[in-house]
Amino acid sequence: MKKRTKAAPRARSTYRHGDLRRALLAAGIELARGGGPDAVVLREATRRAGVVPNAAYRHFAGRSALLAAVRAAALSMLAVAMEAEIARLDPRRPPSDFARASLRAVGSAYLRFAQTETGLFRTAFTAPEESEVSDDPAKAGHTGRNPFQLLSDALDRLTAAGLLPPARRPGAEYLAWSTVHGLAMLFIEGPLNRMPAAQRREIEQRLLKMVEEGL
Amino acid sequence: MKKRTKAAPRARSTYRHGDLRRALLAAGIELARGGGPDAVVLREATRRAGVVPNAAYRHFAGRSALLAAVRAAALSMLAVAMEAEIARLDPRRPPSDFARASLRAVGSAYLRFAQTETGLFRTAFTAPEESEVSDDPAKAGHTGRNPFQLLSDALDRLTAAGLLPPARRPGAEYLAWSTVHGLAMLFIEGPLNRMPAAQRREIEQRLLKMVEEGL
DNA sequence: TGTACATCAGTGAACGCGCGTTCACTGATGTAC
DNA sequence: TGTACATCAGTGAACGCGCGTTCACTGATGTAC
Repeated sequence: MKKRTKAAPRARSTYRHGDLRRALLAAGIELARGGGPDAVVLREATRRAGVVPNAAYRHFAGRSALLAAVRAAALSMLAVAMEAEIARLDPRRPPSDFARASLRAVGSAYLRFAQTETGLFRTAFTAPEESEVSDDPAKAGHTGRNPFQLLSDALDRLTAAGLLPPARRPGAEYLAWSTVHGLAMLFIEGPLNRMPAAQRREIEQRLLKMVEEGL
Repeated sequence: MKKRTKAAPRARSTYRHGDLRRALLAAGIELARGGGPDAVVLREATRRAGVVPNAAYRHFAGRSALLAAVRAAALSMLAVAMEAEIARLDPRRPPSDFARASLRAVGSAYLRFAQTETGLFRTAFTAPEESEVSDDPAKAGHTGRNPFQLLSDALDRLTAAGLLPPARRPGAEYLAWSTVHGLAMLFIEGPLNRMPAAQRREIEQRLLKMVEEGL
C-alpha cells in the first residue's frame, strides 16, 4: 500500500477498481434482494463497492440506469430458475405428460422465486418510471430466453401434445401468467402475507391445476 | 379578515381549520390517486390543506398513520365500486344466473378499479411497512363489507346455486382473487402496460370465464 | 348577559438526514515511439 | 528496453432538494361562573 493514507472502506491494492461496473451491479442486486426497487440506492451501491458516490457515473448514466440493469439481472435470474426446474423433468416421459409437467414447472419456479427472492421479484416486475434510461440488454449476461418466452414454450408444447386446442392458444400466456403472478403478489405483499407455508403449498397446487384445466 | 397579514396558501376565514383531519385525508387520497402509496407525502398533504406541516400531527401520529387511513379509504372505495356493479344486476334472474353474474361483477369491478384508479389500487394492495401505525378502521367511513367479503359472498351464492361443489368452496377466494389480481397487476405496472383497451377487454373476459370454469 | 379562563388546533422556526448529481481535479495505466 | 505522454477511472468537495419530525409558542374558541 503506497499513498493511501486515508483508510478506504475496503482497501484496494490498485488505484483503479478494475471491475467497478460489475461491483456496482452486484451491490445493486443485493440491495434489490433486500428491499425491492426502492432500495436500489446509487450512493449505497458505491459505498458497498468501496468507491466515492460519483464514481458510479463512469459506468451508469444515473440511478435509473443502474436500476434498469438490476431489473434485467433479476429477470434473467428468474429465467435461470425456470430453466433449472424444467431441466429436472425426465424428457423421456410421454409428450403430453412432459408438456403438462413443464407448464407446472414454469409456474412453480415462478412462485418459488417470488417467495424466496421477494425483493428481486418485485424489482423485476415493477414498471420502469417514465424517465428510466433503458440499458443494452446484452449486458445483463444470460442472453437466453426470458421468463415470458419460457412460458410460451411450455404452452406450445401443450398445444403440440393436443392438450390445448390451437384456437385457445393465442393469448393463453396472459391467462396463465396473470393467475400465477396474482398469487405471487398476494403472497408477498398482499393480505396472504402471513399464510403458513403448508397452506400456501396447497393453494399453489390447486391454482396450477385450475390453470391447466381452465385454459 | 383581521390579523392575517401573511397570506396563507388558502386564506381561511377562521383561525382554526375546522375539519383538518378530513382535509388531510382527502389530500392524501388525491396524492395516492396520482402516484400510489409513495406519493402520500405528509408535507404535501398539509400544503394542500393550506396548513403548516406539523399541524398534521394533531390528527395523525405521523406519515404512516395518514397512509394507513388512505389505504383504508381506497379499500372502501373499491368495495363501493363492487357493490355498485352487483347492484346493477337483476335480482329476479334465476339464482344460478345471478350467482355467476355476481362473481363476474366482482371481478369486473376489480379490474376496472385497478385500471381507472391505479394509484388508489396500488395503495390499497401494497403491504404496510413493519412500523406502520394501524388506525381505527371505523374512521374510514363505509363500515360495510370489504372487497374480500364481497368476493366470498359471490362464491357462497355460487355454491348455493349448485355451481361450485361445496368440497371446492373452501379457499376458492384465493384462486379467484389471485387470477384477477394478477391480471390487474400486469395491466397496470407489468408488461401488459401498453396493451390496447380492446385487447384488454377480451383477455378480461376470457380470464373471468376461465375462473368460472376452473374453480 | 357578561366576564375570566382553560383548552388545544394551528403557527413559526429549526433539526438532521440521505439522496442524486455536478464540477474541477489527479494520478495509475497502457501505448507509441 | 526505456521514456514521454494521453487517457480516463476514480477523487474530493460541494449543491440544492424535500422529507419527517420536534420544540416552544399563540390566540380563537367554548365553557363555567
